[in-house]
Amino acid sequence: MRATVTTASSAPSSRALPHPVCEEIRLEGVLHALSDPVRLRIVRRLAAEGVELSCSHFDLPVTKSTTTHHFRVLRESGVIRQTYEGTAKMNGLRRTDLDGLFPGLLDALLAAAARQEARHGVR
Amino acid sequence: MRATVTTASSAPSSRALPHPVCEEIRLEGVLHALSDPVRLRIVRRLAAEGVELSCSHFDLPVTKSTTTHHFRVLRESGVIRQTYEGTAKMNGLRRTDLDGLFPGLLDALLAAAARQEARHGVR
DNA sequence: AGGCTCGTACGATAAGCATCGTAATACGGG
DNA sequence: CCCGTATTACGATGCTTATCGTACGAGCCT
Repeated sequence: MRATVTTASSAPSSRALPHPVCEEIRLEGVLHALSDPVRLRIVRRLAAEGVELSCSHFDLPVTKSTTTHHFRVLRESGVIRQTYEGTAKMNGLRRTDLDGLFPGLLDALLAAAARQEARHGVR
Repeated sequence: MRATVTTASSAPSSRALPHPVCEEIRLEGVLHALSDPVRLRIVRRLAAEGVELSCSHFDLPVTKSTTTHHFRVLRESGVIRQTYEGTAKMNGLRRTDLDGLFPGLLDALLAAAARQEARHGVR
């Protein structure tokens, strides 16, 4: 017997994705999330595009399982927001929240990443 | 008062402390180093004091062994510079180097840390 | 309905890391 | 020359994490 998912007109799907509220976002967690090259790459791409992207739009050097893991770390640390949209899962940077919590931090991090890439070239 | 300074130019002792040069400092490494609460605390203290401090001037909730470990991580990631001065080991923030590599990043990180402490500390 | 695509859950594994205690080393002073 | 202080080195341990493969569930399309 399956759980009759009550009318649920607000949420398009029954799948719940827990996100930390702003007060729960920890700087250490954000830094740890961004200290992984794969995750930093994801965040840079999200920031560059400026829109929500589905997981499959990223060309990452890891398997799908690992990709799921990295997106979850980013979501649980408060860096991105994930929402289901049909079969796709959309990912958006929590820019407003992060800027409110740590003004200027995200921009400084993105600028630093861009600078490092410019210095070392794309490898 | 400097007493019995050893031979001025070369290393004062056989103890070598390898530091990364600027080009070797990686953003991911810096973020990883600062994602540990103990290390973030060390860096904040160094930034606040603005001068070099010996390891024993820090009151950290870990043993000496662990303290040594954290200082080494900070040094190897390029965040601090360590030099021997007699029996003491002095630690200084590599502010100039970091500002040159990633302008604004260190200040943004320190501001973010201060903001988080203000939020969670004084009510 | 049946298949297709996207993403998840669940193990499993191997590496990394924060932590500690103890023994050892370097340096300065009596 | 020995002693005390400051710090490291080494070895151990338990936890976290990055990675994978495979099997499963959820929604779209014909």
